[in-house]
Amino acid sequence: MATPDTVRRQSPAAEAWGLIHELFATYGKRRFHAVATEFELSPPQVMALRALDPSKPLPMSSLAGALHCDNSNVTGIVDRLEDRGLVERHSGEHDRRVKMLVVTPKGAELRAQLSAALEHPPEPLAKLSPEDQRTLRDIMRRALRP
Amino acid sequence: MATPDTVRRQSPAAEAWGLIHELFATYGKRRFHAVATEFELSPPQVMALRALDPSKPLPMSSLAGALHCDNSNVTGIVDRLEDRGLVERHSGEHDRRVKMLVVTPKGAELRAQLSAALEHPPEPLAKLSPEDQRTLRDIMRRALRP
DNA sequence: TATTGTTATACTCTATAACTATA
DNA sequence: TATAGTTATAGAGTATAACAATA
Repeated sequence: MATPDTVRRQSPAAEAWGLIHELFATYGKRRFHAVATEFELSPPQVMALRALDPSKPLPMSSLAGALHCDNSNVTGIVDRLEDRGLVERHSGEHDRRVKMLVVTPKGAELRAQLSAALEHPPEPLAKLSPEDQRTLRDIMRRALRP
Repeated sequence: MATPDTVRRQSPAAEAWGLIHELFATYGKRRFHAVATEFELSPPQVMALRALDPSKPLPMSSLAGALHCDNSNVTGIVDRLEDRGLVERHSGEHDRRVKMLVVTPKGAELRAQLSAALEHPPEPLAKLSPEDQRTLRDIMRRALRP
């Protein structure tokens, strides 16, 4: 990515956000793509599998919400996951229009492998001092788990 | 996104990385998409425009590297940016195989607007205490600007 | 012979709108 | 009438391979 064009004063939060963006663009995106390729999944398929909870079936529309996309997109993504035996569509019990997505045992295992592969922090974080790592974790917890 | 399936002990850096991932998936991705739509650009087109430096022409192949994709993909992305008058292809001076990408004044202005729109930190960061914001910024600087 | 960028191909993703089957 | 999911369609992104021009 190019150097910021405006080297003017930014708020600390804005600068931190920019750096997080950079970390993600440089390391997160590449790693995500590499892992998806390794398991022969497309990035949206990986996001879908990660958004599903193996212990709690989810309606198609909720998955669409989690992926920030239209219901119609989810049809194709789930089709391909179902073709590979990773998820199944079960008719809803209360409302027969709804289809609940169930992660198969095979899907749950693959999902765990994905999580393990994506969990390792990228080099810039791994090289921080243990104290910085703990502080970073604590601040991120306060931000997202207030 | 579903709750982490393995609620086991993680290293602080791994947990921080997971939280950063979550922040990005929940806020960054949506914001990015909204800004792209606002300016009638696709996400890859926004990434391309942001990867270009208005003051320093870049070869097509370098842009492909910055976007982590194949050269052949860049052809189409740049075609569409060029159709909108945001960038131009200039033949390289030293090696006539190379095409240098130049951001037009119109492209530079749009690029600045994109940056401004994407700069504002999402709510979870904005709501941190000023001290936490500074600490977060300092740690991210140490991680990425050692 | 190797490299830059383009073209060709096939597949996936995305948004929109029209459709179905339920409610 | 309204909603969940599908289908149809068009445009865009992606990887691979083959190609032209240049080195």
